[in-house]
Amino acid sequence: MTQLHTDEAFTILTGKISTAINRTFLRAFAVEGVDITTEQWSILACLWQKDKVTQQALCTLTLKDKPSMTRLIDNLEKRNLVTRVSDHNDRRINLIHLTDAGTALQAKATEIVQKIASKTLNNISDDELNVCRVVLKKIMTNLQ
Amino acid sequence: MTQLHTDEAFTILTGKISTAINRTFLRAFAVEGVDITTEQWSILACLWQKDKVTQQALCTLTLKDKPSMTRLIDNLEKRNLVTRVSDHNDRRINLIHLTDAGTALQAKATEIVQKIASKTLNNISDDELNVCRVVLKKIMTNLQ
DNA sequence: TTTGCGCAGTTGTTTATGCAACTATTACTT
DNA sequence: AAGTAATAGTTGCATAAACAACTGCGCAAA
Repeated sequence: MTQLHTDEAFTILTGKISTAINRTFLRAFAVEGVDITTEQWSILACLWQKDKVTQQALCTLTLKDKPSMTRLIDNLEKRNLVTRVSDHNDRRINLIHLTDAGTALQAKATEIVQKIASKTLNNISDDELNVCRVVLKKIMTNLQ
Repeated sequence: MTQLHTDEAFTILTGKISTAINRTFLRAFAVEGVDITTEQWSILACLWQKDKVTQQALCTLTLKDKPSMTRLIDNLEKRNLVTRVSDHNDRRINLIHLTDAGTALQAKATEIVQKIASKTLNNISDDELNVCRVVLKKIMTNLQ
């Protein structure tokens, strides 16, 4: 079994990268006048693909727990980007609907994300990236 | 420039992996009766390598900002794992000292971390891991 | 020497995660 | 039908990150 070197322990395992990515996202959104966080964007990105889904569905898609989702939806509602709509057939369920403002955000946010992605992946070949993607997927599987 | 696929946007860029790793660490530490978080461990790991350093030095090593460090040290002090010692030559400076309890934690925590690392990196070859490490370092550089 | 700049660290506010415990509603089971 | 289990979502508490604004101390230039 491969032993971790120190640099791996501090780059892969402690989440420096995701913190750095989060910071980059936050700043880029702020600079462009888009007042959302990385996490809020990840929820909106799900809804832009498929709207009017349950909070539980969003939990599964984003691997977050229910309390986290409750609060993320709270914050998205505060910003008037989504609304909770109670399901008529099953009153336990909230369906999360994009508002017009939430829908309108897609183009600009996607553009910003693509710009960050380009900067982030600069100087990395497709082959390298593919290997990295495979490794990260294996890690996700190993962690579940 | 490589365009991001959706799975990349949600695995690499949103930090699912680091969240999952964090969760795994927390649970493993809790199961073994070690009452620290992943972030607290990352500070202790620095101190196990070199003790009695400034908060600013720890910020640089862990890429955290000063307020984050203040609170992390607060929490480590609460658990009696480190103490703040004011420098005699420059009273602006706190030197962070490991307590006996903080020092004693190294063996067990390191063992747990190695166990998680082994599980996490299962089925991943050295070659794959090396490519991944290079990519992640490039990403860190691109983000700075 | 005093003014002002810079550095080390702290505090406040908002957002987010983890876990446990809770309510409300629906489905199962006997 | 009654009671129990499962599901959807919420709330409470501790930890952590980002940024701005702040205190306190050291140092250097006028």
